[in-house]
Amino acid sequence: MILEKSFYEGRTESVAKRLLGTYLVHNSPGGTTVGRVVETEAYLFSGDPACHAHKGMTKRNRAMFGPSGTSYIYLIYGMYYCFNVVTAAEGVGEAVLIRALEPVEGIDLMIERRGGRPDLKNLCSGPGKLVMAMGMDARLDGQSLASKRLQLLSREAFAPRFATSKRPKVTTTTRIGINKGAELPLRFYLTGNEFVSRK
DNA sequence: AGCAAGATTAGC
DNA sequence: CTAATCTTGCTA
Repeated sequence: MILEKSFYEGRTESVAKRLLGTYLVHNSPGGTTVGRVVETEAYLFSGDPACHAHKGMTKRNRAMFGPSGTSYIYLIYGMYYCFNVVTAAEGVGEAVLIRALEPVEGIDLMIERRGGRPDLKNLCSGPGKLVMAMGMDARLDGQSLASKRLQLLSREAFAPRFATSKRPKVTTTTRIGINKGAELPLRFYLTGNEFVSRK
């Protein structure tokens, strides 16, 4: 099932944890790819200087102020894109960065898009890598995650083998690659998962 | 108008 | 460890 509005209710930190184990689906003209979310980071409007929305709305972060369940995609270092899920109500400005996926479907296509290296653990183990493997780009910025093109599905919807497991065990750490707000414990990943960007 | 920094990655 | 590469946002 596509995630409903109620899924995004609560603090963004909580939603960031809740997003672990959900499935991201991208239906592109080239084919469909699916990845299981295994690593996330929360970015808060208040008290978090690393958050793009921290100083208010700009041309780049406009999508962050959209309703929960909106995609926020931006260009980083002039050459990679990062994909976020807006997790707060419209006008608030908070999001969760998806940092790693476990490849589930369309793996051949992912390998092709990532330069042909058939290394599953290296396919989506980073925010830039997973956007590349999934075939996403800036055109998806601001789009709903309940659309034909792009969807976020519940844990139960995909792979029954995970449906029986209760709440997955989650490890909390500080976020990666930031200078401001680096001490905040806002990075979450499935404990022991092999597909995270970094342990 | 000019410039430094950035939620990264691949390659040496 | 560093280059690649470019947009944003701040300073002048």
